[in-house]
Amino acid sequence: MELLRGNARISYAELARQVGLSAPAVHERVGKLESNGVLRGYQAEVDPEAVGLGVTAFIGIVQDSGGDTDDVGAALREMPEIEDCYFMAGLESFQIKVRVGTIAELEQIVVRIGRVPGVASTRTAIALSTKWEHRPQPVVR
Amino acid sequence: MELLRGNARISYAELARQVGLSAPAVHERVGKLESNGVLRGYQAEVDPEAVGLGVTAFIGIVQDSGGDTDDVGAALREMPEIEDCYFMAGLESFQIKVRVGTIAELEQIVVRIGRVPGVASTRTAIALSTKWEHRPQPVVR
DNA sequence: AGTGAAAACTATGCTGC
DNA sequence: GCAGCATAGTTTTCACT
Repeated sequence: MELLRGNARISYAELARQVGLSAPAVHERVGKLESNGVLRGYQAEVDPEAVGLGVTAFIGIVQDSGGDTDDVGAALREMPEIEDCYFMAGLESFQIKVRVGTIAELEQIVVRIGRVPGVASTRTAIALSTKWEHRPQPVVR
Repeated sequence: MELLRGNARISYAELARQVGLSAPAVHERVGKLESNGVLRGYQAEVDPEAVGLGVTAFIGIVQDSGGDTDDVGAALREMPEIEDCYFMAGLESFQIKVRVGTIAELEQIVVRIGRVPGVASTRTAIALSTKWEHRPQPVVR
């Protein structure tokens, strides 16, 4: 039912009209989805270029054989430039997406990650353009 | 000022209290950011696992030498499983993130992409877990 | 799970600083 | 660019089914 949440910040009253229920009913259902954890929260989508973050890059991180995954993960969590962080199958244990203003800043981040204890090597790939991002999936269930 | 938009769906009145302005002032400023394109929209954050999309994978796509980038991009846009799509520097022209329910579905997608005219090869990496995603950056300006 | 009514609160247009 | 005010619309609680 809440496929309609590709656009948060619509009123419960408007939602109610679109799904053919009363506003309190929608309110209750959304409340349940929130406490279920199905709806995690609501985010404003900011244009990264408009706030001086025109450079997007992906970095794959290889750990050294003795490295502790949790330690590396914790070190990465301290870096605010990392928008997404995944623990991966394969040689590269982590894959992250970073957003910065300049290539020089990207270089600093790559160097900083390379110095994290437990990191053996990194591989950086730069996005030339974003075709799309965060496209909502048609929810089936 | 709008660092506070890690949580959309808060009222203008509440925002106004938090930033020490009147509600109409906040309304006006947000309206400007929206028409500027700085604020692109508002999204509800849905837990992918909760809606049967427990498998996240990244796919790098190599084009063949005669391939047309726009054609490949258009073909990818038709696949709703692709949540993010970037045009990249390097051997792999595109990098995409897909979200599916099962590994079998992932296989189908990889096969389908491999058959797109202009695609030479693909490389798939599977996420074992998501450490975090869409973490909002502290906006400076 | 849903409805309708009611009270409190919010959005938003306007006027003036 | 912001505040104050006014009104229409919205949120949220509650009793009822």
